[in-house]
Amino acid sequence: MSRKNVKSSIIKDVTSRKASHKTRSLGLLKKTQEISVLCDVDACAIIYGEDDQVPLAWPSSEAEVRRIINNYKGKSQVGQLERQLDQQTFLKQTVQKSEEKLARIQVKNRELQMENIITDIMAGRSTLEQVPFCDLGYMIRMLKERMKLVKNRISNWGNNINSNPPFQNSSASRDDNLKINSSLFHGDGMMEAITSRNNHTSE
Amino acid sequence: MSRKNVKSSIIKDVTSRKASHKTRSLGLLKKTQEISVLCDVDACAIIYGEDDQVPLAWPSSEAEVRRIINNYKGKSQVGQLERQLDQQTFLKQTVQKSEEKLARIQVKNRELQMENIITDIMAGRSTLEQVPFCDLGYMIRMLKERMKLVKNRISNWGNNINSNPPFQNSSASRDDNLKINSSLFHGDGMMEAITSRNNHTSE
DNA sequence: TACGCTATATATAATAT
DNA sequence: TATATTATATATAGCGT
Repeated sequence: MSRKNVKSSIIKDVTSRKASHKTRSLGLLKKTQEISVLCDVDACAIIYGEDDQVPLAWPSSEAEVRRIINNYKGKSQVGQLERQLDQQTFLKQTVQKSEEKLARIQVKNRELQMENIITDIMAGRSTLEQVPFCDLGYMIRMLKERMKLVKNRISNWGNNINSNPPFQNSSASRDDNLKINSSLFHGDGMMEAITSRNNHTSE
Repeated sequence: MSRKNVKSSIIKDVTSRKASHKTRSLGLLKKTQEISVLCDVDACAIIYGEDDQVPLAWPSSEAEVRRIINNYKGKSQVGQLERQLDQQTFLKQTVQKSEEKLARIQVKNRELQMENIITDIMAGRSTLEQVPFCDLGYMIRMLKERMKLVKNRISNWGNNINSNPPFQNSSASRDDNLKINSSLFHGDGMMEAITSRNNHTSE
């Protein structure tokens, strides 16, 4: 159960190399996501496998990857600034805007889906087996974060006996622990994408 | 000298954020290099700063980044389509597809939001007063549909005495009534928006 | 602002199942 | 071969200089 150090050259053993590739790929994508979220910047990573037809990449939306890459190419080329607003450029901008919005909404959508799925699982309406494999990683991370929050709350309660207990029948306190993402979702500009329909739907 | 955990949203403090960005950028580039060397695969990462003209990237040679990126685009279906169609036609189609997809996802997003809100209200975590006025119409219709389904279930039960009663303590059956939309949501192609890493955005 | 230090969180190689 | 479980290496937040 030890762990050697040293990282200088190709791992010769094929099995180990593949295992390492898998683990590190996930780690790298996670790190990419993290820096992007924490520091609020564009970031992307592309990782090939020895045989994979399609490489792993983050962001998972290819449109988003293309947006970032194009930005990179644009910024790293000399004298690209004098583009004129001809038809093509206009269309490109439209594409980009659409894709940006799409990517943002996809992320929100994904979070909402996870929220619902987790709620269902907790209520026994669904089981983990029904969660698409590709979503498990993301979901597990969400759950781990929640566990942390719950644990923090419990330990804080131990240290600070005056405050409310971490769990009680009052829904307010408990739900702060379990539904943190939900409150985030419902709070801010979540409704932005939808409100265009209101005029027609009012009854 | 402690170190907080939690990595879920933007670091608000500007100084910390920049520090984190710097450290993590180096870390990410290092990880990128490592996986590339250890596992003998192509990999690249591009990280922007809030203001940087030229983003950080690995490999450091821009030509190499280009090579890897082009390879990525070449392997993707979108990249192949891009070559077949002339630029403008492609862009127009992309705009249209993006917007169609956007619209579809917005609808789904809305449904998911309503789902969450209704769940919260039923669980006493929220009240109707907190629902944005403009959403009430939509929500009322959703609820009416559920009522219909519940009523159907009740009358069917009357006609067909052998089947299960419409309400009982077994959570499975009861939840079928109350969470019909949920099961619809989670069932079919809900995840399509996310799996695009594998099959690309084309449908 | 940038750099160094240290405690802690995280990633991951080795191993077991 | 895949997945789970450690033990350890590595990354990095918070703080001081």
